[in-house]
Amino acid sequence: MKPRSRRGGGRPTIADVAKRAGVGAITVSRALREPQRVSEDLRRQIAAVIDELGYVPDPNARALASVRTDVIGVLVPSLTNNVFAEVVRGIYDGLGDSHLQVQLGNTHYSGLEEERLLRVFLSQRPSALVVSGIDQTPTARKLLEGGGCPVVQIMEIGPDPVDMMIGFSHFEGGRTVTRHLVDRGYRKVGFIGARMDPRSQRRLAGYRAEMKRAGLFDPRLVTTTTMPSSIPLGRELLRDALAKVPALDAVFCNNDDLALGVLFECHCSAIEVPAKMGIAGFNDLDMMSVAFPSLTSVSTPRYEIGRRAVSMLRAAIAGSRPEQPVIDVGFALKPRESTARKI
Amino acid sequence: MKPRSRRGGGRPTIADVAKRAGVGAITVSRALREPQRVSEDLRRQIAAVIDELGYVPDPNARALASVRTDVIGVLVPSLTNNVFAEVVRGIYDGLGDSHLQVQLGNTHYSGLEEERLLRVFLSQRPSALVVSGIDQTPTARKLLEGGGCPVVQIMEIGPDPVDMMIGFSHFEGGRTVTRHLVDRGYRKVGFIGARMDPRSQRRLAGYRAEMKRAGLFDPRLVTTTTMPSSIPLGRELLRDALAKVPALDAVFCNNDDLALGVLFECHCSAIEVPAKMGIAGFNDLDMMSVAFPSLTSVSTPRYEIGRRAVSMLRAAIAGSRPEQPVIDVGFALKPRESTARKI
DNA sequence: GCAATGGATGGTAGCGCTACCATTCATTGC
DNA sequence: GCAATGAATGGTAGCGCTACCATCCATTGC
Repeated sequence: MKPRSRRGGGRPTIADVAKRAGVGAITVSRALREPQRVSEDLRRQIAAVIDELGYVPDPNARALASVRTDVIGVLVPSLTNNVFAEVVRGIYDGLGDSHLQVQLGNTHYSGLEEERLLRVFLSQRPSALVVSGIDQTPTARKLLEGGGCPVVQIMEIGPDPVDMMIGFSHFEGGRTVTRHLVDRGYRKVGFIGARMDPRSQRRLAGYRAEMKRAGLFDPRLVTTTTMPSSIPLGRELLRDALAKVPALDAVFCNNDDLALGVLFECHCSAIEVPAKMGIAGFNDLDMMSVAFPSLTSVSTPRYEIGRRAVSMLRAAIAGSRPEQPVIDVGFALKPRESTARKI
Repeated sequence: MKPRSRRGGGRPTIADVAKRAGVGAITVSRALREPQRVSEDLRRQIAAVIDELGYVPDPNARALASVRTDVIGVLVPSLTNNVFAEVVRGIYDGLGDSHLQVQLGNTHYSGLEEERLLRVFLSQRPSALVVSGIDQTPTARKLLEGGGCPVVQIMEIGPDPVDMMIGFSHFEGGRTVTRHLVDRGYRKVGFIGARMDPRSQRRLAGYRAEMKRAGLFDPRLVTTTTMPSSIPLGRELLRDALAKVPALDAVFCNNDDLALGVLFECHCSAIEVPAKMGIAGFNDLDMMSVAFPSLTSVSTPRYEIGRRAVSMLRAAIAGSRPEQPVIDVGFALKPRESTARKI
């Protein structure tokens, strides 16, 4: 007539461990969470019983009884996108031997979905949150500010952090690539962009600023779509761009997938790269350096962003505010054959 | 002197809602979970109060009080890998309007890590589990069998399912590609593989079987590494393969990234494709059809696997065992220019 | 020798929710 | 008219854990 058999599935509980070890439940709890507060004798003894019984603490009971869980919530706009896959990898590696768990959420580039997930995550009282970008909806921002846990916004930096930030300026990134193309003597430099999320928009803004500065801007040089980015789409968009501006002599692609598609389209249409067409991408995925010809891109420290975001959060959880809440990790232009036109 | 202020952060609870609505807590609980058991009047009234107070149920308390949570645990060996990214997308889409949550776990192709995550997941009493492949460790298998929830093994099919399975035969996939290459008149057909997880091994076994059948097998034609797959690695491995067997006239690449790397290496070394070198990949990522020349591959229904795995689980959660616990979704060879040698 | 100190340990009372078992009250059948 | 029925609702007692506040006891200082 054990009452436990009714629910709970009969797994051993902390009380079982305590009884068997001849100690109070709270001591077992402490042995698990703050070992230094329990004498070594007891600690060893408790460990043996835990092992013998196969006891696993129930995270739900733990969460209910405590103010915080060991979960850090991570919201990214996409998991299919290589860029965020790398960020997530950095995040996992950044956890190291901490007991933190990651809870991933995919917002699908939707502010509303981000709000929804934020509510779900916050209802679990996470230790910390990672969100992508700096364009949260006002509601989402309010949720973050009232969440009572450290927050890092990643990928971008801006003037008004919710809490902490780590990323780089996409505007400057776009500007740098564009300047590189102009410096190489390309004149009809197009912009090709897919998805056009806020970061893409800012890269486009950088492109526009630089083209205007050079006196080369023409709105017909810009070809964008809200469709998700892909290699096939790169081919299509180049065809579209050439249909509008046949004299096009270079393209800055919003990301590397598009750039590769553009390269294939050039191969297929026998457009010489870099002589007749300069190509530059963004992010510097590993394929860029091995493509033929190799493709110019902008290397962005995605993995590092993930890793450092977690270490900022771990520090914040431990109670130390960083003296520098906004970190610019920068980016690096990687000029390669695809823009190496003889001047 | 509210005791709640001590912990819990002062969020409204089900008791607050109940009091305000002038009903019992349990009725609020029912209104949320089994609306048809509460009269419409009360339901409406309760909904209004919930809205007014901004009440969000605490999933931890829910989990503690019930036998099961609404979480389905998903274990994949990699998130960076395009293939699993698509599966995960299918899984999310398969959820539809159910209230199920996904908890993702990344095993990094490690059986031990899979065991660890399985323990973490099971400690939360999930509604169902998705695991990748059919090569769980004996311990992992025991955990799955004793987990007391429906389980789907995805990506592969085999003779002895833990519960349900959906996937296809990688052995047959490897065999089919190899036969295609042999049929096109290639004779020194190499195999290039990275990572060499169990599924890659079975594709290799299919290759080997077919090459032996054709009387063409030579162990020196096989070039593998345990390093993770990537496009640059494809270039390297082709160089290695050519160093061993200069007469190599085709390669079956374990996956599409390698195939693309091989294509670039051919471009770079001016090896004509498909005349001097046939190239085939595996999975048919969207870049394959738009590469130049377009690349032969084997299309695998990754998205569909994710989607259908979830619908099998939803059915199982609802109590209906499928009459067909093992589903072979098959695959489809996509012959393209990279193997279109004139015979 | 004895109070003051501080580290180790334990008891109690929830955390917010739901399973289980009442209870209530209108409806039905005879 | 009255017991039997069943739908709607509520009360109580946990789920397994930890925060909070004792309590205990060895050590220290005078």
